Amino acid sequence: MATELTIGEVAARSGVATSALRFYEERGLITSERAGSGHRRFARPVIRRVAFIVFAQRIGLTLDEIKTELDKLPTGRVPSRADWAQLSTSWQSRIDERIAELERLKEGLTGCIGCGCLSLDRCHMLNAEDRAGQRGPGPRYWLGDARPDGAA
Amino acid sequence: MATELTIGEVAARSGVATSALRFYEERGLITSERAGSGHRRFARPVIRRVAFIVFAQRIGLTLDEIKTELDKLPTGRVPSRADWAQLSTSWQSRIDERIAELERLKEGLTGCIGCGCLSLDRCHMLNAEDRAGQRGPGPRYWLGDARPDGAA
DNA sequence: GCTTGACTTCAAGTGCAGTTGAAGTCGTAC
DNA sequence: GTACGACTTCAACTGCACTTGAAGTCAAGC
Repeated sequence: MATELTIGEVAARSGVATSALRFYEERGLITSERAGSGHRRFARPVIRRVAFIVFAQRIGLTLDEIKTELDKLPTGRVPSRADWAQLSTSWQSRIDERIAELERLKEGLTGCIGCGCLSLDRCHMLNAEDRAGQRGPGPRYWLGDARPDGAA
Repeated sequence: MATELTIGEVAARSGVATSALRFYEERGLITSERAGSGHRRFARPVIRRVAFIVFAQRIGLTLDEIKTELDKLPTGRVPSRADWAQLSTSWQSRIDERIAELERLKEGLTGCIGCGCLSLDRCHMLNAEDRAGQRGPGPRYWLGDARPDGAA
């Protein structure tokens, strides 16, 4: 097995479909060289990049956001342990925020929906800052977020 | 203000767009009567239903899953505090699982991606049982999930 | 030398959760 | 009596993250 990996090998090692890997490359999240045949050849560190992408998605980032993060890695050399650690650090707080929201939801579930308080005047259940709440349209504010008027 | 609410009133009180409310009705998550004019008239308890939908989405359920939950509520009478509480209970564990996954991700972020262990042989970072991992295609197993072969 | 499977590109399709727009009706306010 | 906003339906569009299919190339085994 060479130092270079085919797309099939990367797929097998990462559990990410080849179609997804091509898609990631097209979006600039990963890169590859080409063999004489025109086939992709991935450097081994791409595996860690793909792992990072998968992790980041589970945390709730979009591919665009993930690309922004990955662009912070040094180019021209293989990212070091420290490089990855630096990216990871900023995520800790992101995860903590999401956990905090879930804790609030958990409380609100019995304390708010389960009882009768849900008059929309009183509860600050949903975190307006969370990405999931800003991503795309849909239920945007419940309370705690800017509302067009003071109607309650 | 009557006991019945127009779609605009429900939207104002819930923060959910009228288009979304029509969509929810079409999908059977909420119901309405019609005024002589053909305009929708919502019973007040619909507000709590909509609140529930918003909560459930934040937790990560699809509208189909939410419908399944809502279908467990009694029909013919306004759901009681106890009815809501019963639904909510099953969610506590769901939230707990999601929190647990985030905790694992948090650890894995420094302990796994940050260091060099990410050889895909050793870490059981991603929860195979989580809905987000089963929803739609994409990165499905990393480790800990069934893989077609034993290749490492 | 030919089949088979892994690879290539490119366009179109999928699923979710809605939004947007067109064309029309309803009801209140002036 | 007419203007205006809130409502109606229906079809088509959006954004995200891919997948699928068609048509073709490449490389290895028999």
